[in-house]
Amino acid sequence: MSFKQLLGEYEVRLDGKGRFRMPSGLLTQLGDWQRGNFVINRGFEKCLVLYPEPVWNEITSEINELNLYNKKNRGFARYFFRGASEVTLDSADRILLPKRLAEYASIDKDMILTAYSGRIEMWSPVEYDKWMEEEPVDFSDLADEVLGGNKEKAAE
Amino acid sequence: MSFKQLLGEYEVRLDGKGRFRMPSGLLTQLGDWQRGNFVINRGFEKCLVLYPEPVWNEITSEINELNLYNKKNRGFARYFFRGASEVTLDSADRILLPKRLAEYASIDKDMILTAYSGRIEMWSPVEYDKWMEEEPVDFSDLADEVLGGNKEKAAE
DNA sequence: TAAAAAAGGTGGTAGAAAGTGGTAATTCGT
DNA sequence: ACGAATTACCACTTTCTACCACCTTTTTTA
Repeated sequence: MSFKQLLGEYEVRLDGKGRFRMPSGLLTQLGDWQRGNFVINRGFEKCLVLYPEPVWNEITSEINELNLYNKKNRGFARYFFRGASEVTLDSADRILLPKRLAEYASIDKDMILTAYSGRIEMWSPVEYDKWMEEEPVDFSDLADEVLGGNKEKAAE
Repeated sequence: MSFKQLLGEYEVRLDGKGRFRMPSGLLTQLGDWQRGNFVINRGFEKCLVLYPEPVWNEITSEINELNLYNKKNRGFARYFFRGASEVTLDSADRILLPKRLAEYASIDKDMILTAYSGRIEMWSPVEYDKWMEEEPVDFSDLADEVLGGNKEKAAE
């Protein structure tokens, strides 16, 4: 991968046409990949996720292996790919959010970007706060499992 | 690791742009790492935590292994990484606090730095005092639980 | 069905805001 | 009082925002 693990939380604003400018902090981290392709998709939670193409390919390789004659598999694949779109940065480092996706995530004028594990999640500020204000129910258990050396229990 | 375990409590002041100068006491302890990268993140309490990059990498290496198709894992990773950003000292040994993080910790003009276990916690003076005063737990009992070999109660 | 109108998308830019770098002035400890 | 450390500024650069102009596609209407 030509870019390092992405990090950071940014607040951006959409223009009248639903575009946002990629914050320079992320541009720097993306490095050469700035001019490459991205895939934007609905997240499992009420957010959108932006993947640099190589990350997307890695993530979806497993899904693409699934046997689609299996009904469950087919359902999952369809659910996962619903609305995934390829996007690129324009000459002013902007991305146009597909309308239906923005609506799905209740993103209107302001948006929070939060990057981790090679991906960029996009949230409406309201939804983001909702998620972040309360720590996950079993957070301390998980922290113990993941960080406390209690390996067996952590789902890997 | 090229720096010794960090120690000390410092009060610093932010300039108009939200920057603070790393106290010389910490600079000395950081040694060669002064010119390296740091990661700043929200802490579990209402504070921020600054990690020298090697420390951060060690902590996050396990998190980056998690399977993010697992809902619990995803919640944990997102919560853990919320806002983590890479920062460096500028030529005058200053660090610019990301705005959203400063707000999270109610850090405005003054800030307390407290170092231990290879990391530096950053507190608003008000929150810091609150946390230190309210200490309802009998410290010696806690010490016993954590360090006294009374394992059953410690990991909670 | 064609013309007109509206909506959606692309590209660019000026002014404002935020970030960066430097340094003079002040404080602090010895 | 002196040097080191810290704080408070100022000047400059980059980034961000809010537009406008134009092109393309879709919808409406005569």
